[in-house]
Amino acid sequence: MVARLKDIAQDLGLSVVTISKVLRNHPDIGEATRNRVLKRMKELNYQPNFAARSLITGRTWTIGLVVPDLLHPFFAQIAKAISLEVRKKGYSLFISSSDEDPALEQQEIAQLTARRVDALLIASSQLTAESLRQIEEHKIPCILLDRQFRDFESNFVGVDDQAVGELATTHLAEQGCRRIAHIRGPEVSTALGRLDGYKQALASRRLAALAGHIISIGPSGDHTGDKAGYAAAVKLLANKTRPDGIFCFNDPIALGAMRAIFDAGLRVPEDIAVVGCGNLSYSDFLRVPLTSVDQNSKMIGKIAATQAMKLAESKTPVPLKKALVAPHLVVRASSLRAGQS
Amino acid sequence: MVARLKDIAQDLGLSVVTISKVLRNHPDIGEATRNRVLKRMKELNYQPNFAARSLITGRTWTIGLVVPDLLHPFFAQIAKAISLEVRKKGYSLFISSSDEDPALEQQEIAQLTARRVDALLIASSQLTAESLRQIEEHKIPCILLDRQFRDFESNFVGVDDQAVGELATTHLAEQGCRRIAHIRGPEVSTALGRLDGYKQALASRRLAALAGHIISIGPSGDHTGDKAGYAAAVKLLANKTRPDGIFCFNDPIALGAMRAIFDAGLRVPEDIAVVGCGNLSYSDFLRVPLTSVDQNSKMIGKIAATQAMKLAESKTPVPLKKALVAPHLVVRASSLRAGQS
DNA sequence: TTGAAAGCGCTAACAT
DNA sequence: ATGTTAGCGCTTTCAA
Repeated sequence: MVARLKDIAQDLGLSVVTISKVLRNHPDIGEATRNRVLKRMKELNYQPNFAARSLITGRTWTIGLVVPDLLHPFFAQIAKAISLEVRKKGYSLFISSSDEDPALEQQEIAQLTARRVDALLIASSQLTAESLRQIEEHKIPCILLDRQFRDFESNFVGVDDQAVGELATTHLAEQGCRRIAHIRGPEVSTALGRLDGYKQALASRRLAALAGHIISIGPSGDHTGDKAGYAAAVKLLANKTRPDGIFCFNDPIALGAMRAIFDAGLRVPEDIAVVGCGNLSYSDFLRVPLTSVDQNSKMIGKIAATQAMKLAESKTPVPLKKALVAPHLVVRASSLRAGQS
Repeated sequence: MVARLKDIAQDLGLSVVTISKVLRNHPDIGEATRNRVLKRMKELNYQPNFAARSLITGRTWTIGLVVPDLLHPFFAQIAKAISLEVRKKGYSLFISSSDEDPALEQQEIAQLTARRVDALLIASSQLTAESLRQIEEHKIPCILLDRQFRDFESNFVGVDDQAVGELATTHLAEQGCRRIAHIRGPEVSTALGRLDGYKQALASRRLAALAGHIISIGPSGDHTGDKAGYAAAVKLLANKTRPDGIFCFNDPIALGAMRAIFDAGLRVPEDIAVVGCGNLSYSDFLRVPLTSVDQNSKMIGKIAATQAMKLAESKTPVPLKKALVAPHLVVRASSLRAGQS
């Protein structure tokens, strides 16, 4: 049988309230009684009933996290960082993998709001923010991760995508590339930000993207990225002026692009330098190790977790806040051709 | 304000009980009333309060999952599969990444039992089963994933590790390898099973491991595997009789081993064929694509989830059950040297 | 077919 | 410093 406050109270000839107060470190309890109670709690291995507590306090000490794909290292890293962070303060973490499916995602959000999580963290795979608006009705604090929406003001934690684009493109330029192409992602904030950074970096060096040197992959997310990257690179290589550097929206795309380059009988980085984004594990072991922009996903998770708990614990509404994490470049062989030009 | 049963009851001039019965599809409610109630529920976007419900029924409709490292693709895949599976029946999933730390793991288990999860899934990083015994006191059904313990009878879902070892070793033998080495993992069931399979496969071909051809990596888990694999392979290469094939406990180790082989000026697979385990994503893009045993982690997750929900829903104790999932070999360049011998 | 009463385990406000 | 009362939102049992 699981012990309840009532059991301890009866055992010790005290009232339930006294035990409850000891449990919550209420100050006005005598030293002697407190010790007796604590001792008995230990003996019975007492564990408070969260359901009963939540019913009164309205707090569940849970946080919800919805990601498009838990298998993706970027989201896995974020989830892991959040898990480690919230545990410190006694929160438990609901995690849901929405399988890149907007309808599923919406269903999961509904489920988590029904569970009255104290805060909700969402890396959304929605195209619009419509379904996110409903969260506001529940008055549950919500933080968007990685991807934002134009028409939806919200808390946000993610990498500075414009900086990602600038970092990658500037690096390629510094390696002597003059015809830098970009394989861009779908119409979402991350892809738009990186595209923007790419253009900025080119402009600040009085360069510009040549015709046909910005290629869009389909609406597919990340996971089939290598195939999309292959196809995109094939198109790029068909151009009259062949690029000498490619900044890819993410690493899977970059891997696919590299394969296309190899298949065309060209070399990386000598003929074409390649930079990805995501800093995939084991990049070191690739056929040609891939230079990549690291999104600092651990930091994203940590900041998001901290912010979520802060929101959960605030009595009054907190003004919206956006946290942009700085990316950094991890240089490997796929872009290293200093000395050429 | 969030709607409660009481609100609906008042609006419609009915009692709370009636509304509650409609909510749970209780049969003895008139068709007319039922429809009125359902309509009002829709209008108010009613969502039952899980805490209140749990307090009475004792069920939380939650499942807990503890893994050593959510970033590891093997566990990420399992977690994802479980997430997708339990959602179908309305469960929510607590996931906790224990960071390979037994103390942390124990703490997380305590937290989840305190939350009265309906079932607990654990991929344990403990060395002994001591801390798992306490779970039994809570009468919470528990399933171990991936790794078992000698002295602890439990439900279990994982790959057939002996088959893993046999599959890999037999394949190497069939590729013409005669001096097959093994870089084995730590003293846990998975490593022991694979070692066993390795020996079995050798024995059934009247082969045996040569002296110094079974190397143990440290107690480190998976994540620093590449470094450990490098070191182990260096030792292997220092042997008088050089192996011509290596079965590695997992993929990171195999990657490290391959690097050591390259650094020694040797070729994979011509000089030494290599097989790993785990079937890492992007294995296709490696310097030499890695042959690997796939553990069918998706299936492990799916079976575990199904079994967990069955246990959660059973009124009476269910006999312990072990499910061994069949592995399969994914052949790539690192072991393909048919025609040699 | 509907509803009244009781209570799940706990906390908040108010006595004493 | 300790206890009494009330009630969170819901389900269970039993009566009407």
